[in-house]
Amino acid sequence: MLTPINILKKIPLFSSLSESDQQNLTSLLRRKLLGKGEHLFRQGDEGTALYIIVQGRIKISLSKRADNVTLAILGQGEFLGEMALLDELPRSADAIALEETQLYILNRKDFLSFLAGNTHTVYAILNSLSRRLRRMDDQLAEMCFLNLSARLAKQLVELAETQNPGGDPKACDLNISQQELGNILGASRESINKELKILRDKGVVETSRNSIRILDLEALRKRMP
Amino acid sequence: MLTPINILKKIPLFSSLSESDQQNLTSLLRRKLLGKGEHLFRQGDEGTALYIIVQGRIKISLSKRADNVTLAILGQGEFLGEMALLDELPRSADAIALEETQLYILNRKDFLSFLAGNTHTVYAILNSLSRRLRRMDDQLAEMCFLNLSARLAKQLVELAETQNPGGDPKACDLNISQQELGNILGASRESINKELKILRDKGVVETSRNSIRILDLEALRKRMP
DNA sequence: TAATCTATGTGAATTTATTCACATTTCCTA
DNA sequence: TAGGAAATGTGAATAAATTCACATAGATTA
Repeated sequence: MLTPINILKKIPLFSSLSESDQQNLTSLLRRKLLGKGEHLFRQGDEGTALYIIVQGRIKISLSKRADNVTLAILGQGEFLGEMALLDELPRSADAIALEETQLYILNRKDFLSFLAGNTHTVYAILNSLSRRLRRMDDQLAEMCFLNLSARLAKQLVELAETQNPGGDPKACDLNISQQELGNILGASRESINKELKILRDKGVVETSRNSIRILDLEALRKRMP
Repeated sequence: MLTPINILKKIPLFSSLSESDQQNLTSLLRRKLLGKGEHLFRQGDEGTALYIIVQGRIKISLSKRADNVTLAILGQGEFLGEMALLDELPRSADAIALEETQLYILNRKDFLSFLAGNTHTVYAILNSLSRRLRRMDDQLAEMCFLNLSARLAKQLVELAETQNPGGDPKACDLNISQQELGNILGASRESINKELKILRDKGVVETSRNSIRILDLEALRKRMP
């Protein structure tokens, strides 16, 4: 069930909180609905809230660049805008709903006053941010030193795991266009297509419009060193 | 003068503390000296301390990879190992002294007990981590979408600005080898050399052993879109 | 349902960066 | 100060990915 408290438990930033802290935090949440293609916020906007995705998908992108860079596509249980809670800087990217999306909102003020009474939460957050920094160090190194074939394999595995947390080894459909994959991986649409052809010829994936079906997740794992 | 308190004032994480808080923190610091080439810590080590660089330079790198990736080169007034204070995970990279280096050490236990009495410091840290995350988002996008020429220009400008905070428009020497620049930018030593030749031919830089002299910072800025 | 739009598939030419193979230069030290 | 190690400089061959130029397929709507 997607109760607020169950949503909180899935968020690394909050999952280590005690049950009662989670209940308190839950009482501060408000709801919001977004239609497909609607902006949640734009680069440069003042940011004063954290959003938690209850249902649907949000794309984080830098549209100001000539190349349209996609930083992330977030789904159910993931959250965004958390940096606005921790510093006073404007939004560093755009956030757009890829489909009809339902969110919880947590305001900066509410969050900070919650923090003031929860030392434990503060340490949980420091811990969580620290892990994210470690992870980004890794990602940076990978972007830099892996070729497209390896990066694509890695991205597909990652998408499969987030869309299919059970770790089901069976077939799994990813709802993403080849253009979007290119935006995420910093590659052209055509290059993505050519890499997918190689995977298709080996029977690792099947492709169709706006969708990639993963047939052999293990084979993908072997391609990401 | 490089007294402990003057060092603290230069660190974004601590510069906003009151004079008395800075004095308290200073009393927790110990000294350490490292010779050129000496390891401060290695990937996988248990991490229990934060280090502040008083004098010298420390390289953070991932030597386990086939390609030797350099994540950062830190200098006077910068700090490292802070993630070990915030989570319990082992060191995620190697830290090596590039030259004779003098450090202050702040132990995890001491730091955490200091934090317990300094809410203000906690927020300063959250703020600082948040900014670093934003910066890494940018870096990731750049790595991905800028070509070597632009990335090199950007890196040179960045190095010039950190080594020369006054923003002096005059000539500026960077003490770094071409191999090291390659490790930072995810490029081969030869490619760096060829890009530098282009800049040299245009009179933008001069090169010599372990050193790049920037003659025209503005020209570099124009090359990084 | 025909027209249109969006997404995918593919080959050829081109660009970008790497690898390889040496020559040269600079620094350090035995 | 002679000899070796480390860093730089450069050309040629190779590999990786992009760009360009279409063809085809699937969805949407007028």
